Amino acid sequence: TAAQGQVAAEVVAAGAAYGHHDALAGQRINVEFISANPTGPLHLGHTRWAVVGDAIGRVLEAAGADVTREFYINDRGRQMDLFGASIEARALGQPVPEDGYRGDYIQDLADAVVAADPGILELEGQARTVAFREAGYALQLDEQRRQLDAFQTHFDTWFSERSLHESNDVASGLEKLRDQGHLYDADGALWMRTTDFGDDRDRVLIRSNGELTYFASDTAYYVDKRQRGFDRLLYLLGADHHGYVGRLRAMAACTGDDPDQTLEVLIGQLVKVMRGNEEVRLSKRAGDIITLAELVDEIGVDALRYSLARYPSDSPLTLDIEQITRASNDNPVYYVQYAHARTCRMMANAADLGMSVHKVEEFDPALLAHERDGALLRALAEFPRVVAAASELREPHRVARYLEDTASVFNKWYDTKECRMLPQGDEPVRPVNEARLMLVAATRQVLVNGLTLLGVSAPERM
RNA sequence: GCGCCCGUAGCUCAACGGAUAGAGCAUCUGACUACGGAUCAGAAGGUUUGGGGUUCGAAUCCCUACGGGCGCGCCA
Repeated sequence: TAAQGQVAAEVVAAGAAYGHHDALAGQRINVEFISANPTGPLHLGHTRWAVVGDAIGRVLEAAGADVTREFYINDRGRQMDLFGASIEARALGQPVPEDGYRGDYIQDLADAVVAADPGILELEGQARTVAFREAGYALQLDEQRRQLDAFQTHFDTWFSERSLHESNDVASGLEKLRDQGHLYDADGALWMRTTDFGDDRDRVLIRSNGELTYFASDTAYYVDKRQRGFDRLLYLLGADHHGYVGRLRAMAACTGDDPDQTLEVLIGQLVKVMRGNEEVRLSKRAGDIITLAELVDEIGVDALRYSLARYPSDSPLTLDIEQITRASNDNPVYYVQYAHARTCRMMANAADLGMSVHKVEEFDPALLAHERDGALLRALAEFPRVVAAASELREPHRVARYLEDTASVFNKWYDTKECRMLPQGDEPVRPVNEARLMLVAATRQVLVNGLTLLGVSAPERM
């Protein structure tokens, strides 16, 4: 019908905004999707959250939200000290500490630190260990930034756990909790009565030896984010941290918030990686980890991002490296990208014949009357609903599945002789050709918009 | 022991309680005088782990058994 055909013109008119809506307009949302020690390369687990968190951020923005993507740097505590001591030991040619870091990259860091500052070897005792720790920290954090940058994942805020303690955030966070009446002393430690809000047990904030727990940092971090004006805080946590959800929610309640309104924890299952029939085991101790950088090298940014984005993150996932790197058409990302490249070639061919969508003011939607025209138009009209569902449910994989369906419908349409867009041979350009050009332009726009939501590129040629 | 997640085609996975449970890969058969074949048309492949229940209707919700993953610190 003519009304259905009109969709093509609407998509082209809306352009990059097609699919966007304003359900979350005015909401300030913080998405914290990587929390990592700056003590080593980012690995497979971080890689899944990098993709999914980034895509969730984009989808929420498409819903009108004001989104801040945040990286939490766990730059405090015992792991950092072990990291420093490990680099120091390598630099001095001594055995690394019992629980220290053993990967080859530690030696590289040691070499780099000494090369940049030979005088560091003149230091002694604790001062030297701290110097190695700080120098290694700077280099490793930089490396993480570079890896994520190359992976097309960008953060608005890199938040240092240390900064919570250097400012008086922790103190003021605890003060807020004290005002709410949920703190108490017992056995020489300071506790939060999280059991008031459904947690299994109360949690320690300050240990009897005076040291602050990680949970204390997290509490202060939560209060800090709320004070920065965020209405809603999203946390992406790995399945190995699901036990943390109860205390996070209880902690939010202890600050006087309603966790149902302010806090949302998305638990992602772990990724298993296969190389053929062999599982690649993750063992940080042995230094045998799959890093983000290695995955990008081996698989490529687009294929890796897409492979991780097309599955719901609450289901376990098995990636076969051989399969997604082997034949290019084994991976749906190329199917979608190919369909997009094809629309670009068709539009270029049309331009060569003097056709252009800008010229088609006399576009007649009723000319798109073939059954395959209808199927494609229906698919394009579906896009806004898919984006809405993806943002409401925090499930960007719906966008990927939709793109595959739409690319398929487009390819079928393309293959239909009755729907041929270009005039053949010496035929003149007729209105029906330009109407179909409008349909192709609309398809291209939807594919671009969808791929953009997933952080995957839309090449014009392949 | 307690808690969370999961079990769908040979493999990897979809399916907001709603039509005959769908894709891709692998297997088999077709279409290359191609607006780009990284495509299209078709075949085959299922008791949705087993059992019970709720419902007009269940892969989806509840109970249970089995199988797999993860978590239960004054660790981070």
